Amino acid sequence: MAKKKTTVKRKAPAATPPAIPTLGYVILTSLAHHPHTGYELTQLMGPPRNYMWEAKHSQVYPTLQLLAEHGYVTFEDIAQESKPDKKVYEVTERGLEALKEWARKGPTHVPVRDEFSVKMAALRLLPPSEAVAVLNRQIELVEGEIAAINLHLVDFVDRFRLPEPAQSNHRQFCLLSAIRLSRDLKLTAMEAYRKLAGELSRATEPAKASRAQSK
Amino acid sequence: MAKKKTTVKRKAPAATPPAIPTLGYVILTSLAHHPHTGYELTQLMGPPRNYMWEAKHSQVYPTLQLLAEHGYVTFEDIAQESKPDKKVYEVTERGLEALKEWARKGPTHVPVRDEFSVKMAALRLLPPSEAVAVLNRQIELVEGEIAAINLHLVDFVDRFRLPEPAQSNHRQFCLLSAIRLSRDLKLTAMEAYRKLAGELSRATEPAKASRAQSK
DNA sequence: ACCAACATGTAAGTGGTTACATGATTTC
DNA sequence: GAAATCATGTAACCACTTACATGTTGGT
Repeated sequence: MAKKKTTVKRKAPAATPPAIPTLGYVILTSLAHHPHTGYELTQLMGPPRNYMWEAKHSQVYPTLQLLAEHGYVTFEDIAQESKPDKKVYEVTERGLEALKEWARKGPTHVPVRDEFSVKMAALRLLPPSEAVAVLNRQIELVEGEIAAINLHLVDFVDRFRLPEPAQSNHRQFCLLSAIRLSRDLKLTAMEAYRKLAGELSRATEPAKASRAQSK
Repeated sequence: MAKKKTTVKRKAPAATPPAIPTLGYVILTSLAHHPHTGYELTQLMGPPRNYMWEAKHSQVYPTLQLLAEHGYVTFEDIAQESKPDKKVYEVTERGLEALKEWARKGPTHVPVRDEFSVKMAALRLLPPSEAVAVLNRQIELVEGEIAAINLHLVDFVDRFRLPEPAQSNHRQFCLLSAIRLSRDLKLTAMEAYRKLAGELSRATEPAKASRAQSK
């Protein structure tokens, strides 16, 4: 019957430092660049600018509250005329330290969960012409996203290449590289979609051609 | 004050067809290829073979139950000597239909949530030497993953290039493309990490060099 | 004696989405 | 007068992780 060690000890109080979810670090990374409101952060993490991490406002606001409770950020209430009031958040020293610590420790496992790749594998069950149609629709979608990122990149490069003395420039490389990477990942995916669409078309068109002859 | 339409109507019974979560379609895609046990599916979705979608056994088993309840899969209990009993799952006609329908409809939004890309952006806060160290550790990790996928790809290509009459071959292209894509995405990421590490090194080494001169 | 592989589950908790809720101001 | 932008929140639910739980066989 065995020992049945149903101890249910689970989770020592552990006090502080309290765990920050990844979204918290995403927010801290943005705030380390510049103070923002929850609304602005939500926009940075929603289409079309969700390059590295996306989130809805309903997740952003509570996370900001959590960060504030633990002293990682502070905020200031700003009353505005002709617009609703807002809270502008800023990183604290403590928040910066936590962010740096997080950045240092690794390696970082990025869970793979790509619905369209699964769909690609499933496309073998459809007639090739339908599969090609699905791929083409996806290509269109990704093309648009890539175009948007490219626009933003042009903007970005312009803004920081002009006034800076090469020294402080290299600090921006990190963000620039991350944005470029998000674009390149989409490009890689798009090429794969194109290639598969091409192969599936080539596999069917000869058949069509011979049927056309017998007609 | 306002109208306060706190109706709380929420969710008509809607009867069937019941919603399948994405993991359900992932499982159906695997089963459409070949019958599997929950244990095998878990291995297909865990390291080192989590190419498109990863999941733990604690999520796989309940999802299989759900699929079975709704008639998308059936299973057979297999008693084994010298090993625990197991349940081998198979897709039903209904499951295949649902899978095809899912594959057809799109486009598919793939949420972007790449923790390491965020970290890349945050690396600007660290001294370049530390940032390079973080990047190098990540590069090592991804290199290993890529090597593993390449091994699998060699295997895969061998197996289906030999016995097939070119006709049925092209059905495998879809799966093959998806696996290749997962590798290429990792390659793209790795290149970006390498490039940034290079740039950060170049930005610091001149400084080191000039300090070495004055020494 | 211990660990790895085989095999299947459940419970508790966190992370994330969708929908509910409110309200001012500007633009069509 | 309708929709879009600015602005902030909460509630319910679904997806996913971590930990609990159990048991067999075979290798070191």
